[in-house]
Amino acid sequence: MENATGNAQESQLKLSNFLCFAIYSTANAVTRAYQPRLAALGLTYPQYLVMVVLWEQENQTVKAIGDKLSLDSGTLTPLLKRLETAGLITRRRNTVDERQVLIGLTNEGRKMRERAEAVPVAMGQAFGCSMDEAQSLRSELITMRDNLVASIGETK
Amino acid sequence: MENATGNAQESQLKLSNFLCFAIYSTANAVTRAYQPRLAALGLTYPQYLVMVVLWEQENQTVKAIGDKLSLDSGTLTPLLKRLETAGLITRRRNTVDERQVLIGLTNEGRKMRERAEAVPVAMGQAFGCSMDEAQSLRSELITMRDNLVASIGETK
DNA sequence: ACACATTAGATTGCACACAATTTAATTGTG
DNA sequence: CACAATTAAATTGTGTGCAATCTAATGTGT
Repeated sequence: MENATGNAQESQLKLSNFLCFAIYSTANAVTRAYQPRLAALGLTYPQYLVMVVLWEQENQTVKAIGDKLSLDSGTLTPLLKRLETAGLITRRRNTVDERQVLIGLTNEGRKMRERAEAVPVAMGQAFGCSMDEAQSLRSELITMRDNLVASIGETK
Repeated sequence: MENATGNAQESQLKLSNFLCFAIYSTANAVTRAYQPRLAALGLTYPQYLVMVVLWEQENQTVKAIGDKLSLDSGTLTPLLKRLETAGLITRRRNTVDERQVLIGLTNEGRKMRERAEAVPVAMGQAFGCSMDEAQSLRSELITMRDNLVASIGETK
């Protein structure tokens, strides 16, 4: 920075810039790295995340899936429709509360889980770090994410 | 491979899942957290990144900007056209090499830099971590990103 | 019971990301 | 010099993300 005065604020300004960009560009790289490994399953990375959530527990509402993935219905509704068209999930209204749509797995969707087991194994190698490093990095990111989410509320 | 395999496969499988999701969801949170702070400038987060690159150096090719942000012309061309329509940048063919498009700043785009100085300061607080933490987290992410990028090449 | 607020999803509109393809300009090689 | 290979942008098509809005169903307070 050509007009730098060397004060702390100036360098922090750049630092926070680079941290956010490190997160942003790494996230893009994650999606790109998953793509060839998910191609065999015919899934995108966000679709894969939804399937992981459903493999852990079937018959969740769109809202519940959205809470777990921090995605809203504007993102999930079309994504879920594509998974339904692909024959992997079912969508049906909850008879108890007609506002809700319950997302379930088809036999094909349930069966895909076995083939999907290989994906995280390959990705673990792609990340190229130890489990301890991954664990600590993960917890640092979650902390930061929660800080960011909290800061958004303060701007409203 | 430095990762444990065998019966540890189950936990590693989950672990790498959660790490990638931590990156993914934190990146989404970054974009959402920037949004209210960039609204005053009328910029999106990716547009802001492009402006930061141009504030550091004017008259870069689309390719050079793409290399710095890891974005291709399919993303940048429409984004740059929006910045041009907003009166912030200029686009002109390089007379030396007619394949290239040089991106410059308008006076308005140059002037926006002053107002933009407040953004990273506010975001530094939103991240809620020390400069040391941010610095180490940043370098860990960059290392992992480079590992991921390298792994993509191996799948081709 | 009834007006009002709240909630869950769907829809619309806009802006990325990125693969794949196309076009035009430049470079490398014989 | 010729011409194939390479390069830089633009274009096309698909799939997210998310704000804003809409509809329908549920909750609530008096």
